[in-house]
Amino acid sequence: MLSQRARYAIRAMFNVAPRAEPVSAARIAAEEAIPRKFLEAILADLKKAGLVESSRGALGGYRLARPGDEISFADVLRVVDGPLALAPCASRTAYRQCDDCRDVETCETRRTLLAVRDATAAILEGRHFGPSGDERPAACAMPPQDARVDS
Amino acid sequence: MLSQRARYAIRAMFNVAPRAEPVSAARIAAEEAIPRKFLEAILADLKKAGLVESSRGALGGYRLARPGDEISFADVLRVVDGPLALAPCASRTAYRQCDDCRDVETCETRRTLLAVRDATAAILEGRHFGPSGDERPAACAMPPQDARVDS
DNA sequence: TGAATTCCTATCAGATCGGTAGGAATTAAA
DNA sequence: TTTAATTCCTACCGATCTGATAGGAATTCA
Repeated sequence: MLSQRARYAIRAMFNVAPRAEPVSAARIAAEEAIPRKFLEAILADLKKAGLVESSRGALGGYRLARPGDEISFADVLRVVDGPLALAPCASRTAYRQCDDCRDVETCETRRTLLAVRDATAAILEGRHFGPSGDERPAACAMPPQDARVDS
Repeated sequence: MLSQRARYAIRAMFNVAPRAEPVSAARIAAEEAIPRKFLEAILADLKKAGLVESSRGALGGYRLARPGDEISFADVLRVVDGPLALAPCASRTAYRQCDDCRDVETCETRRTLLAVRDATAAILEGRHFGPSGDERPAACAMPPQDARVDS
Protein backbone atom coordinates (compact mmCIF):
# COMPACT_ATOMS: atom_id res chain seq x y z
CA MET A 1 0.00 0.00 0.00
CA LEU A 2 1.07 3.51 -0.72
CA SER A 3 1.25 5.79 2.27
CA GLN A 4 -0.86 8.91 2.50
CA ARG A 5 2.37 10.84 2.01
CA ALA A 6 2.88 9.12 -1.32
CA ARG A 7 -0.61 9.92 -2.54
CA TYR A 8 -0.20 13.54 -1.50
CA ALA A 9 3.18 13.68 -3.19
CA ILE A 10 1.79 12.46 -6.51
CA ARG A 11 -1.06 14.93 -6.37
CA ALA A 12 1.29 17.74 -5.49
CA MET A 13 3.56 16.88 -8.39
CA PHE A 14 0.63 16.96 -10.78
CA ASN A 15 -0.30 20.35 -9.40
CA VAL A 16 3.18 21.77 -9.76
CA ALA A 17 4.01 20.20 -13.12
CA PRO A 18 1.95 22.29 -15.57
CA ARG A 19 2.76 25.69 -14.07
CA ALA A 20 4.97 28.37 -15.54
CA GLU A 21 5.41 30.25 -12.26
CA PRO A 22 6.40 28.86 -8.86
CA VAL A 23 3.43 27.84 -6.73
CA SER A 24 3.29 28.11 -2.96
CA ALA A 25 2.73 25.18 -0.63
CA ALA A 26 -0.30 27.01 0.74
CA ARG A 27 -1.90 27.13 -2.67
CA ILE A 28 -1.21 23.50 -3.52
CA ALA A 29 -2.54 22.56 -0.10
CA ALA A 30 -5.78 24.45 -0.70
CA GLU A 31 -6.31 23.16 -4.21
CA GLU A 32 -5.50 19.55 -3.42
CA ALA A 33 -6.98 19.44 0.08
CA ILE A 34 -3.71 18.49 1.73
CA PRO A 35 -2.80 19.69 5.25
CA ARG A 36 -0.42 22.57 4.63
CA LYS A 37 2.27 21.79 7.18
CA PHE A 38 2.26 18.15 6.19
CA LEU A 39 2.64 19.11 2.55
CA GLU A 40 5.57 21.36 3.40
CA ALA A 41 7.36 18.36 4.85
CA ILE A 42 6.66 16.29 1.75
CA LEU A 43 7.86 19.05 -0.57
CA ALA A 44 11.02 19.31 1.49
CA ASP A 45 11.71 15.64 0.77
CA LEU A 46 10.97 16.07 -2.92
CA LYS A 47 13.34 19.00 -2.98
CA LYS A 48 16.11 17.17 -1.18
CA ALA A 49 15.73 14.39 -3.74
CA GLY A 50 16.09 16.91 -6.56
CA LEU A 51 12.62 16.52 -8.03
CA VAL A 52 11.48 20.08 -7.28
CA GLU A 53 13.17 23.41 -6.71
CA SER A 54 12.05 26.20 -4.43
CA SER A 55 12.41 29.92 -4.02
CA ARG A 56 11.78 31.73 -0.74
CA GLY A 57 10.06 34.93 0.15
CA ALA A 58 7.00 36.61 -1.33
CA LEU A 59 6.36 35.26 -4.82
CA GLY A 60 8.35 32.21 -3.81
CA GLY A 61 7.17 28.66 -4.19
CA TYR A 62 7.93 25.37 -5.88
CA ARG A 63 8.52 24.29 -9.47
CA LEU A 64 9.81 21.12 -11.10
CA ALA A 65 13.56 20.72 -11.07
CA ARG A 66 13.45 19.23 -14.58
CA PRO A 67 10.84 18.65 -17.28
CA GLY A 68 7.82 16.69 -16.11
CA ASP A 69 8.32 13.99 -18.68
CA GLU A 70 11.67 13.25 -17.10
CA ILE A 71 10.15 12.60 -13.68
CA SER A 72 8.37 9.30 -13.16
CA PHE A 73 5.96 7.96 -10.56
CA ALA A 74 8.74 5.63 -9.53
CA ASP A 75 11.01 8.60 -8.78
CA VAL A 76 8.42 10.15 -6.50
CA LEU A 77 7.38 6.95 -4.76
CA ARG A 78 10.95 5.99 -3.97
CA VAL A 79 11.52 9.33 -2.32
CA VAL A 80 8.51 9.16 -0.04
CA ASP A 81 7.90 5.44 0.45
CA GLY A 82 11.32 3.97 -0.17
CA PRO A 83 12.18 0.99 -2.37
CA LEU A 84 9.56 -0.47 -4.68
CA ALA A 85 10.65 -4.03 -3.99
CA LEU A 86 8.63 -6.23 -1.66
CA ALA A 87 11.73 -7.36 0.20
CA PRO A 88 15.27 -6.06 0.67
CA CYS A 89 16.69 -9.12 -1.09
CA ALA A 90 14.55 -8.27 -4.14
CA SER A 91 15.73 -4.68 -4.36
CA ARG A 92 18.22 -3.70 -7.02
CA THR A 93 20.00 -0.95 -5.11
CA ALA A 94 18.71 -1.15 -1.56
CA TYR A 95 19.70 -4.81 -1.71
CA ARG A 96 20.28 -6.59 1.57
CA GLN A 97 20.58 -10.30 1.98
CA CYS A 98 18.15 -12.07 4.27
CA ASP A 99 19.71 -13.05 7.60
CA ASP A 100 18.71 -16.66 7.18
CA CYS A 101 19.06 -16.96 3.41
CA ARG A 102 20.18 -20.43 2.32
CA ASP A 103 21.29 -19.53 -1.18
CA VAL A 104 20.65 -16.11 -2.65
CA GLU A 105 21.17 -17.26 -6.21
CA THR A 106 18.69 -20.11 -6.20
CA CYS A 107 16.08 -18.75 -3.79
CA GLU A 108 12.85 -19.14 -5.70
CA THR A 109 10.97 -16.78 -3.46
CA ARG A 110 13.48 -14.07 -4.17
CA ARG A 111 13.25 -14.84 -7.89
CA THR A 112 9.52 -14.28 -7.72
CA LEU A 113 9.83 -11.06 -5.76
CA LEU A 114 12.40 -9.81 -8.24
CA ALA A 115 9.95 -10.46 -11.06
CA VAL A 116 7.32 -8.45 -9.20
CA ARG A 117 9.76 -5.65 -8.61
CA ASP A 118 10.80 -5.50 -12.26
CA ALA A 119 7.23 -5.47 -13.51
CA THR A 120 6.24 -2.81 -11.00
CA ALA A 121 9.26 -0.66 -11.78
CA ALA A 122 8.67 -0.93 -15.52
CA ILE A 123 5.14 0.40 -15.17
CA LEU A 124 5.93 3.09 -12.63
CA GLU A 125 8.92 4.29 -14.60
CA GLY A 126 6.77 4.63 -17.68
CA ARG A 127 4.35 7.04 -16.07
CA HIS A 128 5.49 10.68 -15.98
CA PHE A 129 4.32 14.14 -14.98
CA GLY A 130 4.94 15.20 -18.54
CA PRO A 131 3.10 18.06 -20.20
CA SER A 132 2.15 15.55 -22.89
CA GLY A 133 -0.03 13.53 -20.56
CA ASP A 134 1.51 10.10 -20.81
CA GLU A 135 1.58 6.86 -22.71
CA ARG A 136 -0.95 4.22 -21.74
CA PRO A 137 0.13 2.47 -18.60
CA ALA A 138 1.57 -0.79 -19.41
CA ALA A 139 3.47 -3.01 -21.66
CA CYS A 140 3.18 -5.37 -18.79
CA ALA A 141 -0.40 -5.08 -17.60
CA MET A 142 -2.67 -8.06 -18.00
CA PRO A 143 -6.27 -7.66 -19.08
CA PRO A 144 -8.49 -8.07 -16.02
CA GLN A 145 -9.77 -11.61 -15.89
CA ASP A 146 -13.45 -12.00 -15.08
CA ALA A 147 -13.08 -14.72 -12.47
CA ARG A 148 -10.22 -13.03 -10.71
CA VAL A 149 -11.29 -12.58 -7.15
CA ASP A 150 -8.85 -10.58 -5.19
CA SER A 151 -7.35 -7.27 -4.52
CA MET B 1 7.30 -4.17 1.56
CA LEU B 2 6.21 -7.52 2.84
CA SER B 3 5.80 -7.73 6.59
CA GLN B 4 7.83 -10.15 8.65
CA ARG B 5 4.58 -12.07 9.12
CA ALA B 6 4.33 -12.52 5.38
CA ARG B 7 7.87 -13.80 5.03
CA TYR B 8 7.33 -16.23 7.91
CA ALA B 9 4.04 -17.35 6.36
CA ILE B 10 5.68 -18.19 3.04
CA ARG B 11 8.48 -20.09 4.73
CA ALA B 12 6.00 -21.98 6.88
CA MET B 13 3.92 -22.92 3.84
CA PHE B 14 7.02 -24.29 2.12
CA ASN B 15 7.77 -26.30 5.22
CA VAL B 16 4.29 -27.76 5.49
CA ALA B 17 3.71 -28.36 1.79
CA PRO B 18 5.88 -31.43 1.06
CA ARG B 19 4.89 -33.40 4.16
CA ALA B 20 2.73 -36.48 4.31
CA GLU B 21 2.04 -36.21 8.06
CA PRO B 22 0.86 -33.16 10.01
CA VAL B 23 3.70 -31.07 11.37
CA SER B 24 3.60 -29.16 14.64
CA ALA B 25 4.06 -25.42 14.96
CA ALA B 26 6.96 -26.10 17.32
CA ARG B 27 8.77 -28.10 14.67
CA ILE B 28 8.22 -25.58 11.90
CA ALA B 29 9.36 -22.86 14.28
CA ALA B 30 12.56 -24.72 15.05
CA GLU B 31 13.37 -25.62 11.46
CA GLU B 32 12.59 -22.20 10.03
CA ALA B 33 13.85 -20.11 12.95
CA ILE B 34 10.52 -18.45 13.57
CA PRO B 35 9.36 -17.47 17.11
CA ARG B 36 6.94 -20.22 18.06
CA LYS B 37 4.11 -18.21 19.53
CA PHE B 38 4.25 -15.75 16.68
CA LEU B 39 4.11 -18.59 14.19
CA GLU B 40 1.07 -20.03 15.96
CA ALA B 41 -0.76 -16.77 15.34
CA ILE B 42 0.20 -16.79 11.68
CA LEU B 43 -0.91 -20.40 11.24
CA ALA B 44 -4.22 -19.51 12.88
CA ASP B 45 -4.76 -16.91 10.16
CA LEU B 46 -3.81 -19.32 7.41
CA LYS B 47 -6.23 -21.82 8.86
CA LYS B 48 -9.06 -19.33 9.13
CA ALA B 49 -8.45 -18.49 5.49
CA GLY B 50 -8.70 -22.14 4.55
CA LEU B 51 -5.13 -22.59 3.36
CA VAL B 52 -4.12 -25.10 6.04
CA GLU B 53 -5.93 -27.56 8.28
CA SER B 54 -5.00 -28.55 11.80
CA SER B 55 -5.49 -31.40 14.23
CA ARG B 56 -5.09 -31.04 17.97
CA GLY B 57 -3.50 -33.15 20.64
CA ALA B 58 -0.41 -35.31 20.57
CA LEU B 59 0.55 -36.15 16.98
CA GLY B 60 -1.47 -33.12 15.93
CA GLY B 61 -0.21 -30.39 13.68
CA TYR B 62 -0.79 -28.63 10.40
CA ARG B 63 -1.13 -29.76 6.79
CA LEU B 64 -2.23 -28.08 3.59
CA ALA B 65 -5.97 -27.80 3.13
CA ARG B 66 -5.59 -28.52 -0.59
CA PRO B 67 -2.80 -29.52 -2.96
CA GLY B 68 0.18 -27.19 -2.91
CA ASP B 69 -0.09 -26.42 -6.58
CA GLU B 70 -3.53 -24.98 -5.91
CA ILE B 71 -2.22 -22.49 -3.35
CA SER B 72 -0.39 -19.43 -4.65
CA PHE B 73 1.89 -16.82 -3.11
CA ALA B 74 -0.92 -14.37 -3.74
CA ASP B 75 -3.29 -16.43 -1.59
CA VAL B 76 -0.89 -16.38 1.33
CA LEU B 77 0.12 -12.75 1.02
CA ARG B 78 -3.47 -11.56 0.90
CA VAL B 79 -4.21 -13.41 4.11
CA VAL B 80 -1.35 -11.95 6.08
CA ASP B 81 -0.69 -8.59 4.45
CA GLY B 82 -4.05 -7.76 2.90
CA PRO B 83 -4.71 -6.58 -0.66
CA LEU B 84 -1.91 -6.61 -3.21
CA ALA B 85 -2.97 -3.29 -4.71
CA LEU B 86 -1.06 -0.11 -3.89
CA ALA B 87 -4.26 1.80 -3.18
CA PRO B 88 -7.85 0.89 -2.29
CA CYS B 89 -9.07 2.41 -5.55
CA ALA B 90 -6.76 0.05 -7.45
CA SER B 91 -7.99 -3.08 -5.72
CA ARG B 92 -10.33 -5.43 -7.51
CA THR B 93 -12.28 -6.69 -4.50
CA ALA B 94 -11.20 -4.50 -1.60
CA TYR B 95 -12.09 -1.57 -3.85
CA ARG B 96 -12.85 1.73 -2.18
CA GLN B 97 -13.11 5.02 -3.97
CA CYS B 98 -10.81 7.83 -2.89
CA ASP B 99 -12.56 10.45 -0.79
CA ASP B 100 -11.49 13.22 -3.08
CA CYS B 101 -11.59 11.36 -6.39
CA ARG B 102 -12.59 13.58 -9.29
CA ASP B 103 -13.49 10.87 -11.76
CA VAL B 104 -12.81 7.24 -11.03
CA GLU B 105 -13.07 6.18 -14.64
CA THR B 106 -10.56 8.61 -16.07
CA CYS B 107 -8.14 8.88 -13.13
CA GLU B 108 -4.77 8.22 -14.73
CA THR B 109 -3.08 7.55 -11.44
CA ARG B 110 -5.60 4.84 -10.67
CA ARG B 111 -5.09 3.40 -14.15
CA THR B 112 -1.39 3.12 -13.44
CA LEU B 113 -1.89 1.54 -10.04
CA LEU B 114 -4.31 -0.95 -11.56
CA ALA B 115 -1.68 -1.92 -14.10
CA VAL B 116 0.78 -2.50 -11.27
CA ARG B 117 -1.74 -4.56 -9.36
CA ASP B 118 -2.55 -6.74 -12.36
CA ALA B 119 1.09 -7.37 -13.15
CA THR B 120 1.86 -8.15 -9.52
CA ALA B 121 -1.15 -10.45 -9.16
CA ALA B 122 -0.31 -12.31 -12.36
CA ILE B 123 3.16 -13.13 -11.10
CA LEU B 124 2.15 -13.95 -7.54
CA GLU B 125 -0.73 -16.12 -8.68
CA GLY B 126 1.62 -18.07 -10.92
CA ARG B 127 3.87 -19.14 -8.07
CA HIS B 128 2.64 -22.11 -6.03
CA PHE B 129 3.72 -24.37 -3.19
CA GLY B 130 4.14 -27.07 -5.73
CA PRO B 131 5.01 -30.44 -5.22
CA SER B 132 6.24 -29.96 -8.76
CA GLY B 133 8.35 -26.96 -7.86
CA ASP B 134 6.91 -24.30 -10.08
CA GLU B 135 7.02 -22.69 -13.47
CA ARG B 136 9.55 -19.93 -13.99
CA PRO B 137 8.34 -16.75 -12.40
CA ALA B 138 7.03 -14.51 -14.98
CA ALA B 139 5.32 -13.99 -18.20
CA CYS B 140 5.45 -10.42 -17.14
CA ALA B 141 8.95 -9.92 -15.77
CA MET B 142 11.29 -7.62 -17.61
CA PRO B 143 14.93 -8.54 -18.09
CA PRO B 144 16.98 -6.50 -15.62
CA GLN B 145 18.40 -3.46 -17.39
CA ASP B 146 21.98 -2.69 -16.60
CA ALA B 147 21.61 1.03 -16.03
CA ARG B 148 18.53 0.68 -13.89
CA VAL B 149 19.28 2.37 -10.62
CA ASP B 150 16.65 1.77 -8.06
CA SER B 151 14.99 -0.60 -5.76
C1' DT C 1 8.56 48.27 6.58
C1' DG C 2 5.21 44.63 5.81
C1' DA C 3 3.50 40.62 3.87
C1' DA C 4 4.29 36.31 1.94
C1' DT C 5 6.82 32.66 1.66
C1' DT C 6 10.29 28.60 2.65
C1' DC C 7 12.69 26.29 6.16
C1' DC C 8 13.81 24.31 10.74
C1' DT C 9 12.82 21.93 15.06
C1' DA C 10 9.90 19.94 18.16
C1' DT C 11 5.93 17.49 19.58
C1' DC C 12 2.13 14.22 19.62
C1' DA C 13 -1.76 10.76 19.51
C1' DG C 14 -2.99 6.66 17.44
C1' DA C 15 -2.07 2.64 14.79
C1' DT C 16 0.79 -1.07 13.40
C1' DC C 17 4.42 -4.43 14.03
C1' DG C 18 6.84 -8.02 16.03
C1' DG C 19 6.76 -10.61 19.76
C1' DT C 20 5.78 -12.63 24.54
C1' DA C 21 2.95 -15.00 28.34
C1' DG C 22 0.01 -18.11 30.43
C1' DG C 23 -3.01 -21.35 30.32
C1' DA C 24 -7.44 -23.88 28.70
C1' DA C 25 -8.99 -27.59 25.65
C1' DT C 26 -8.05 -31.62 23.10
C1' DT C 27 -5.88 -35.86 21.75
C1' DA C 28 -2.92 -40.00 21.41
C1' DA C 29 0.00 -43.09 23.62
C1' DA C 30 1.83 -45.41 27.76
C1' DT D 1 -6.17 -43.25 33.68
C1' DT D 2 -2.47 -40.59 33.67
C1' DT D 3 0.93 -38.08 30.93
C1' DA D 4 2.83 -35.61 27.30
C1' DA D 5 2.18 -33.15 23.20
C1' DT D 6 -0.29 -30.37 20.77
C1' DT D 7 -3.74 -26.54 19.09
C1' DC D 8 -6.29 -22.71 20.55
C1' DC D 9 -7.70 -18.49 23.10
C1' DT D 10 -6.95 -14.07 25.38
C1' DA D 11 -4.25 -10.67 26.91
C1' DC D 12 -0.41 -7.80 26.95
C1' DC D 13 3.80 -4.98 25.63
C1' DG D 14 7.57 -1.99 23.80
C1' DA D 15 9.23 0.03 19.72
C1' DT D 16 8.47 2.14 15.52
C1' DC D 17 5.77 4.33 11.97
C1' DT D 18 2.11 7.39 10.39
C1' DG D 19 -0.21 11.45 9.83
C1' DA D 20 -0.32 15.15 11.33
C1' DT D 21 0.18 20.02 14.29
C1' DA D 22 2.80 24.18 16.35
C1' DG D 23 5.67 27.96 16.50
C1' DG D 24 8.77 30.63 14.76
C1' DA D 25 13.33 31.91 12.27
C1' DA D 26 15.16 33.28 7.78
C1' DT D 27 14.45 35.09 3.32
C1' DT D 28 12.54 37.82 -0.37
C1' DC D 29 9.74 40.99 -2.90
C1' DA D 30 6.73 45.04 -3.33
